[in-house]
Amino acid sequence: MQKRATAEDVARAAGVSRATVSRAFTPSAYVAEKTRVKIKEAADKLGYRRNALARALIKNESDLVAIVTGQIKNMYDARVFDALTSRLQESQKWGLLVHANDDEVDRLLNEAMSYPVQAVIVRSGSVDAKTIAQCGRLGVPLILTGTEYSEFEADSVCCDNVLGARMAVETLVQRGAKRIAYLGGAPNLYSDMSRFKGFSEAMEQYGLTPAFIERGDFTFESGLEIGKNMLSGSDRPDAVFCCNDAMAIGMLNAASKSPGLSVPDDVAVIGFDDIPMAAWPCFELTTISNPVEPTVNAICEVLEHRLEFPESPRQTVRIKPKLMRRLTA
Amino acid sequence: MQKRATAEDVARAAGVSRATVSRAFTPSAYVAEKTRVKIKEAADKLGYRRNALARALIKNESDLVAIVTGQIKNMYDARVFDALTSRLQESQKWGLLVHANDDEVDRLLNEAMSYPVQAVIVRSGSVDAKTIAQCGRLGVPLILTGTEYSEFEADSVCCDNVLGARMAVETLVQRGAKRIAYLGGAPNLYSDMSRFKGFSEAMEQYGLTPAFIERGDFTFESGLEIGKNMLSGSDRPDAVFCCNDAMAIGMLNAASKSPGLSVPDDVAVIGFDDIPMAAWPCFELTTISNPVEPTVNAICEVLEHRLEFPESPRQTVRIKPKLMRRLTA
DNA sequence: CACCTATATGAACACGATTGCAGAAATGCC
DNA sequence: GGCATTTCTGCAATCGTGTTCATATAGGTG
Repeated sequence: MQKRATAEDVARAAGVSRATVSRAFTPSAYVAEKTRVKIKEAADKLGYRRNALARALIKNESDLVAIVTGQIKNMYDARVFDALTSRLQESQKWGLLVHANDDEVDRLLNEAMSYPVQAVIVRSGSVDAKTIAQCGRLGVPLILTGTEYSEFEADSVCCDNVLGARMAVETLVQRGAKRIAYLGGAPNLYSDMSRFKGFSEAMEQYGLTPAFIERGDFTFESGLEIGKNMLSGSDRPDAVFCCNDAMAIGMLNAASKSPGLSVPDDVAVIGFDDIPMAAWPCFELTTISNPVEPTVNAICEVLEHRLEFPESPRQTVRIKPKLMRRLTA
Repeated sequence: MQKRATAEDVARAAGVSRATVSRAFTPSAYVAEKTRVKIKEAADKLGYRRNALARALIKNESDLVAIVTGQIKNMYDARVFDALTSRLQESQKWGLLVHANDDEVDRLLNEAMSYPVQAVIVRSGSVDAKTIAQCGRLGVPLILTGTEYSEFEADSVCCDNVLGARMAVETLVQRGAKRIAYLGGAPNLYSDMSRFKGFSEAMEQYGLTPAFIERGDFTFESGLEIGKNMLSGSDRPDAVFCCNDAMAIGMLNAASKSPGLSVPDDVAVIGFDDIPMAAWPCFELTTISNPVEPTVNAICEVLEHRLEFPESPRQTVRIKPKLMRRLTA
C-alpha cells in the first residue's frame, strides 16, 4: 500500500516550491499559466489530490455537514434523506452520517462533533437541551427538520402539521363523516403532537368528538393491528385520520379483511405524507401531501443563509401541505 | 459565534502544557491521575473536543468511510443502507455519504477522495476501471456490494443471485408451471445479469423455454405496466419470476386487475429480496430472500479484515438466498 | 541604460493535534 | 544523604495545506 502523494511530492516532480503547487489549485492566485500546466501534469501523474483534512484545518471550512437520522422505516423517510443528501452535494457539502435511535442521539452527536462540521441537520429523534447548548458553544448551527423546538436556539423546517390535520378532518366532514377516529404515533413525537393538535381543533370547530383515539408506531403493522380492533366492533368509526400513510395503508388492509365493510362508503381513510405507494392502484389512498422537494429546498436555503449570516435571527419555515384526493376519502 | 476551544486553551486553563492535555485524552499515556482530572474538568468547562481532523492528519486514521449509494428506490435499498451505517458506527467509523447516479459515481467519488477515507463501500452504481485504479493508487481499499467485478482489485459482497434465481424457477416448476416468464431490470446491472443467468440455466435444466423475457426498471410502476400487457394476451404465462419484489408486487396488481385471473392458480408470481411489504397480508408474496443482516455483517467483516491486513488477497463473499414461501407461488 | 510596475515565486508561519526525547520530580533502597 | 529507578511533564518536530511577506524576474517606458 502506497502513501498519498502530497503537495511536496508534486512540487519536487514539477521543480517548483510547495507554495506554488498550492497556488496552482487556487483559482484566483498568481501563477504563470505555463507553471500551472506543468504542475497539473505532475499532479495527474502522481494521482495527487489536495488533502481535504489539512485544508479544512487551516481554512476552518470542512465542507462537512452532520446528518442525524433515525432508522429509515418507510419510503417517506427514504425520499427525504435521498433528496437531502443529493441536494447538499450540489452545494459542495458532504454529509457525515449519524445514525441514531432516539436515546442515542445525544451521545453520538457529541462524538460526531469531533469533526468540525459546518452544521448539523437533525432529521429525526429528539435532541436534548444540553446537546443543543453544546452545538451552540462549538459555534455549529443546528437545523431541526420534521420537528420544532421553539424554546431552543435552532432553525427549523417542518411541514405545517396543524394545518394538514385540519385539512384532513375537513375532507372527512365534507363527505358526511360523523364518527371520526384518530390514529397517531408515539405522543412524545412532534409529528403526533402537532397533528393531534390540528385534528382536535378542527373536530371542535365542527362540534364533533373523536370516535377513537389510538396510537401506533408509524408502521404498516401497527395500522393493521389497531385497525382490526377498531373496525370490528359495532361502534366502529365512519372515518379514520391516520398520522402517516404506512399506518393508513395498514388500516385499509384491516378494512378489506372486515367482511361487508367497504371503503370509503362505510369507512373513509385518509393518510399523511403522500408516499409513492399511496398512489398505487391497489390502494388509491387519499392523503395529505407532505412535499419532499419544498422541504429539502427549504432546509438547504436555511442552511446556506445561516452559514452566510451566522448571527441572523433563527428561522422557522413551515411547509404547506396539500390534499391529494384519491379514492379512500 | 465563538471559536472551538483548542488543546492550547485547555492547557492554559489547567496550567499545564498542550502535550499533557493530549495525553490526558490518550488512555495509555503517562499522566498523573490528579492532573488528568484537573484537565478533564477544564476541558468540560470549555466544551473542548479533540479536533478529529487534526488528529486524523497526524495519525493517518480518519475513521471515515465513504459510502457510495444511488437513489434509494425501494425499502430493500433503505434497509441495507440503514443497517450498514448503523453497523459501521458500532465499529467507530463514520460514513461519508456519496450520493450518485450511475453516471456521476466516478466524478463524485473522485471528489470525495479528497478526504482521506479509510475505505470506500460502493453500494450501487457502476464504477469504472480508472476510478478503481485511483483508489488503489491512493491506497484506499474498495468494497463492492450488490455487484461483483471479478476483473478488479476490490473485495465484494453479494447475494448469490444465480442460486437464488435457480431456486425461484425450481419453486415454480414444482407447482407445475410450464410457461414461465422473466421480468428483469436494466441488463447492464449486475443483479439483472446474474439473476437472468440463474434463470436461464434452471430453465434449460428443466427443458423449458421462457414464455416472455421483459425488462423494467425495478420499480412497482414498471412491474404493473409490463404485467398488464403480459397477462392480457391469450398466450399469457402461468408463472412469472420477477427480479425484485417491487416489480413482483406491480405484477400482482396487474393480475388482480385482469378479470378472471387468480394468483397463484392461473398465474404464480415469485419475487426477489423479501422486503417487509412482501409479507403484508394484502400481498403474501412468495419470494427469494436476499438477507440484509448477513450481507451487512459480511461487508463489515471484510472491511475490518482488509484494514487489518491491507495486503491480504481479495475476497468475494456470496450470501446465500432463502426461499420465503407465501401464497403467490 | 535607468527606472518603474506588474507578475511569479519561495521562505516561513499558521492550523490543532500526537509523540519521541530529555529533563524534572517523586519514590525506593542502602 | 546518595543514588538508581520509576513516573510525570514540557519542548520541539511533525502531519499536509493555505497565505502573507519579501524578493526576484520580466516587460515597458523615457
